[in-house]
Amino acid sequence: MEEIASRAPSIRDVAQAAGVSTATVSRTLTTPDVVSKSTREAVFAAIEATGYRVNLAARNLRKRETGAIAVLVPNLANPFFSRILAGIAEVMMEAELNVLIADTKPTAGGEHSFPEYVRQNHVDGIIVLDGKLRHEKLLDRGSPDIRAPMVFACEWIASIGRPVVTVDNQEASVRAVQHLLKLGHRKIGHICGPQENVLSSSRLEGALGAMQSVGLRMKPDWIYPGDFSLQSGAEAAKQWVRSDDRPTAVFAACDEMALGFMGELMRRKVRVPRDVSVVGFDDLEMAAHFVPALTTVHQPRATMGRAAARMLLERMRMRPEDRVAGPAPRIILPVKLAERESTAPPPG
Amino acid sequence: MEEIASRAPSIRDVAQAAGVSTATVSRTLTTPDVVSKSTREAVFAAIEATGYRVNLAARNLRKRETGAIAVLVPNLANPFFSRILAGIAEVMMEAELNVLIADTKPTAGGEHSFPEYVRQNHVDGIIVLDGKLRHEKLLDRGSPDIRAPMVFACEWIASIGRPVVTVDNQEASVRAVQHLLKLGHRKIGHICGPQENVLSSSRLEGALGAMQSVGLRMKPDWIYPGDFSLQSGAEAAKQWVRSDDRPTAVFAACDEMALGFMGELMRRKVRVPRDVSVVGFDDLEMAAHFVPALTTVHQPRATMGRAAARMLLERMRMRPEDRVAGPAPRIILPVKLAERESTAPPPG
DNA sequence: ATCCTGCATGTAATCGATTACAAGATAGAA
DNA sequence: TTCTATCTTGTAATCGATTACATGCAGGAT
Repeated sequence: MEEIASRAPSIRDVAQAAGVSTATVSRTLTTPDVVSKSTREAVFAAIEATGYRVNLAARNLRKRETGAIAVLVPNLANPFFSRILAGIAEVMMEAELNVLIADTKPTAGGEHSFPEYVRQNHVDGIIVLDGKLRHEKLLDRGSPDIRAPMVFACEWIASIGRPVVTVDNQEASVRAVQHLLKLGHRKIGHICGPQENVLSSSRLEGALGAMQSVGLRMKPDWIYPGDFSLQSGAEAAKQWVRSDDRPTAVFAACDEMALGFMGELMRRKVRVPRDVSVVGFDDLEMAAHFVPALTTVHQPRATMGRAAARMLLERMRMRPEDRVAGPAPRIILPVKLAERESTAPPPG
Repeated sequence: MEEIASRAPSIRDVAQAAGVSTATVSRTLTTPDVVSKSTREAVFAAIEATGYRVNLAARNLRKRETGAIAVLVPNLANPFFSRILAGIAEVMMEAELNVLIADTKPTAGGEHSFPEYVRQNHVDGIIVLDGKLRHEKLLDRGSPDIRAPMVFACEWIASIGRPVVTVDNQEASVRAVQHLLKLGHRKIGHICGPQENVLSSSRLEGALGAMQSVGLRMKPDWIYPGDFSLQSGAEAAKQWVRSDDRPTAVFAACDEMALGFMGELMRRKVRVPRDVSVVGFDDLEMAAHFVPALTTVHQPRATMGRAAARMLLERMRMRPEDRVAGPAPRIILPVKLAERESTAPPPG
């Protein structure tokens, strides 16, 4: 017996059905304690009867809010980000904010795509997981005081002073390399992340630093280029195989590359960890299921997402002028090394 | 020299700056051809000068639209969905619609979460990738004619007559099993997807049917329960190892389970494909990089996402009364079997 | 000169919810 | 009884953009 309505019921329909004014209906919804019990019940009954749903566009227009936050992800296809997103979504759902997810992966044109709703301030806040976006794009969003607050997570852009939630990439890399050193490796290589990425450089620096502090150097040949993809890990493996003077252990800047590296090696009958040890970074689900299971730096991905979300909520509650005052906060989450089967003492 | 404004510039500010009415500004933005060249230029200059951005809440309120569509994903952490999302995002960005992504994975409470913005008709359309949602939730969104159109992709709910974009899961499974039969396998097992899932049942049926059509049966012991996770694939492997009468080939309902299965087997010194052949379903990136590379049914994921998005756009343009008339369209995309290293003739 | 046509623009109503302010009702105090 | 305090409710302005309708003007036809 569903009634056919030409348009969705509005607050006026509810008001009429309950025999009150629209103001009372609105108050019943937003501040129930200021209306009398009897009217409250009448209004709720009318809402039930009419099937009324608040029109968010109208509410947002009036309240000068949008009720949504945006998350900019460098590459949705990379499983690394999904857990972080889940953490963000969890917190934001509780705060009754919608989450818009945008993949900023460069399109055919080569330019990083950038949704209009971010540029046009159509969100109340922004979480950026992409450290490669162009500065202007992120900052060209009107004058600072009407700009939606922004926080970085995982990656960040050093020249933009905004809060960051991340792990100590350098320290984590030091620990990964120290693990290899402790096993007796002296010839250690590194598969890098994409250039001009803060993660790539700090992980490389950490690795180099750990070597240096025990008086070792990393041969330039052992520093393989990469872009965080399985494919680039496989490329590094081909390069490793071709070489005369091979590292006995390789630390990859992410698990995907580590897995791609191991896969290609094993396909060429190189055994891990007997012939070469491999350490990754991230601890994807797959890392523990691969054979051999990958020794890797565990990142608390869901925790990072939740922390970034909470940080953003806090910034959204601040007055705009307070946001720019003082240094941007920085949350560094702890990491641990998950020691599994892909590392062992060097051969010979 | 950025000017400090207490609020974002509105269309009135632009109108004032350009010396025209708000109507003219609006027309310049939406139908530039009806305003004269000179005013058009003046308005654009004023927009530039004021840093004006359309207020979407106001526009949507007036136009009775929301400018967004929602995608309901069963589990964002599963890499299978990311490519589909990328396909959807690509088409929707072109159509200037925002994409809201919601993970419907059951929360601690056990109930599938369901964002308010879907329930409350705060989107112009919905793409559902989750076939396990409760019917009422999807349909309890007001009377049919004011309801946002909905299409299913990949998974669907048989009792809800809405357009579907998918592959022929049954046929694909038949082909996967035929491949094993052709190699000489007679004892073939299957790792199932979660119960009460259309994909699980049609893939199982396809497998059983292929066996049956050559006069073979699948022993109940060879039908392993699963839930599309790596872990459940590993569990199946433990079961396989324990058994006396083992299948010589196993067809898994998804790649994650196939990889989890192979990983656990190899960890127990069972060799793939020498001791047992494995076929997956989906063709994740990882499938080709695993060792051995996984033979699997390739799903055109990005294509599926794009097709679903275009289908939804089409439905959004239809008049509501036309949407309910006639049967819901159904797009079946072709699949192909990617034959790789995880399958070989049975041992002995 | 007069009228008509068509283009460019302005006026003002509208979308649906929120909220400052006013006003009415009720109860208790003096 | 009268006045005040408190609680509840209604009136109407407002948020910012869109658009139906009205108006004004230029140029051509008669």
